[in-house]
Amino acid sequence: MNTKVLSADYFLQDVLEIAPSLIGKYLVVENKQKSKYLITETEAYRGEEDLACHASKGRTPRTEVMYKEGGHIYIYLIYGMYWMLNIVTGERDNPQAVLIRGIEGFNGPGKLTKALGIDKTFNAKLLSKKTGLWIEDSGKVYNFDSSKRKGIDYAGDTWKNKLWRYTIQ
DNA sequence: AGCAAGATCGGT
DNA sequence: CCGATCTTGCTG
Repeated sequence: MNTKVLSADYFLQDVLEIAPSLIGKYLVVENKQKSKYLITETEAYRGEEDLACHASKGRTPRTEVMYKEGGHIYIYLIYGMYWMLNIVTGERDNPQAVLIRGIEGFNGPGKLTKALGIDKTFNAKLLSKKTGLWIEDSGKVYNFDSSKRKGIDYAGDTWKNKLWRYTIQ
């Protein structure tokens, strides 16, 4: 298979470019062995003005990593049980991230992290082979659909209605 | 120090 | 629809 590791600077683009572009790319995890999973669902969270984005609270210990430059990993625990895997995007001091919501074989952001053994230890690290987590371009092009982001009813009409969830066709 | 809510999921 | 389960940020 003809794949190419995405360099960290790929993720310096805006999250609204990156989030849909990750559909059909590979999430690669290497512990003892290397596993590749096709990314099937993502969501964009964009800036302090986006009331669904954690950065809407400004800089806090938890959101600090979103202010780093694209290519960093943002992990947090939700409902006391599930680790959420996000990739920080955009320039430094421009808080954005893509939530990886689904991969082939595992639908749901909480299920995929559990299956891959991804937890808090990856937080604030860079996507890289050294970290053991990175993304590869499959070289193929996939069509995707856009829809409303899930689980953010608290964010208000403007933000909860953004079509920033991307799913593979 | 205490509290309410949460980018979820699986079972009723 | 509801509970599990615990971190986080806000309030006082």
